[in-house]
Amino acid sequence: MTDTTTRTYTGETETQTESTQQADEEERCPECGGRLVSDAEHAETVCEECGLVVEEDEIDRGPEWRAFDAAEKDEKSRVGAPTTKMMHDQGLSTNIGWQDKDAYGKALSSRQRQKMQRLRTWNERFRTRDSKERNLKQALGEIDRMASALGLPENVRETASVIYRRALEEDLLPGRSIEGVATASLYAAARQAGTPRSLDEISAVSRVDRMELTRTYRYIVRQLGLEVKPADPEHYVPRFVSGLDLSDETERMARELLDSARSEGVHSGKSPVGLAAAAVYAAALLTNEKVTQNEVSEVANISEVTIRNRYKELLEASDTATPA
DNA sequence: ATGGTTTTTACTGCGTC
DNA sequence: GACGCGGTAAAAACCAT
Repeated sequence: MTDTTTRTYTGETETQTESTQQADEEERCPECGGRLVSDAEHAETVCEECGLVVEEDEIDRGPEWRAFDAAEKDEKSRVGAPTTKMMHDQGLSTNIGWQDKDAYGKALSSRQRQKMQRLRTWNERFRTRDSKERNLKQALGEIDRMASALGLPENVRETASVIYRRALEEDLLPGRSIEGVATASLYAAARQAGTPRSLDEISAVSRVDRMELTRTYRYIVRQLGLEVKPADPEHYVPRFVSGLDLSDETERMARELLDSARSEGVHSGKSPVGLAAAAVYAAALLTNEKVTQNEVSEVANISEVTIRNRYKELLEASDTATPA
C-alpha cells in the first residue's frame, strides 16, 4: 500500500473586500457646466443648474432594502448584486419591490397597490413553480438546516449547494431522495472544506440513514468526479480537544503526534477519526491532563479498543521519529 | 459475491483508589 | 468494589476486486 502523504491544504476562500479607491473627478453638465446630481429614485443623472438630463435609465445598484439607521446600513450594505448559490435561483430572478411607488417615485393609488400585491404573490408562485426549482429550494433548506445543526460555516453550505446543483444538472436525482443527495452534498462539502464531520455525525442530523447516505455519497462523488481527499485526522483534533476541555498544549502535542505518525506511514486504511481520537488521548497523557479512554471514545464516537490500538502505534511512531 | 482489513462487541485479568 | 486500563477472540462492517 503506497502511502503518498500529500498534504493538501484546502484553504478557506476568503472573500476579499476590495477598497476601490478612485479619485472622484467631478463631472460637469455639458450645457451649462453645473454640478451633476444623480437621482437614484428616477434612475437619472441631472444637472443641478439647468435640469438637463444627462443620463437615463441607469441601473440602480443601490440597496433594495431600507436602512433605519447608519449601523443597519453598514450591516446590510454590500457591493454589487451578489449571486449566491444558496438561493435556488441564485438570487437573480425578478422581485417586485415593496415600496409601492411607480417608476416616477409617486405613490400608487390604492387600486394599484392591491394589484401589485397580487402580482407579487403570483410572481413568487411562478418563480418557484417548476419542479427543479422547487426541488432545489427544498434541498437547500435541508442543507441549511443540517449545516447549522452541525455548526458548519457558511462556505461549506455554499459548496454543498454547488454540489447539489451539479447533481441536479446531471440528472442524478431520479431514484434517489432529495434528502439523501442533499446530505451527501453536505458531507462532501464539509470534507472538501477541511472541516469534516464523520458519517455518524451527519446521519445524526439527517433524515436519511447511514446506508443510503454512503451509497448516494459514493455515487455522486463518482458521477461528478469530485475530488475528495481522505480526511486529514488533524481536522478532527480541535473539536475533540475543546469537547474534552483540554489545553492548547495538548492540542499542539496531538498535532505533533499525528505529524510524526504521518511520516512513519501509520495511516493506511485506518479511520482518521480513530487516529485523531487516539492522538488526543495520547497527547493528554503526555501533558499530564486527565482524560479517560472512555471519555475520548464518547466525544469521538469511536470504540475504546480502537483508541488503545491507535495510540500505541502513535507513540511508537513518535519514538522512532524523534527519539527524545 | 468474496476475501482481506479494520472496527466493534463482549469478556477477562490486573492494579489502584 | 468500582474504575481505568490492557489484552483477546469472534462478529460485524467496510472496501476493492
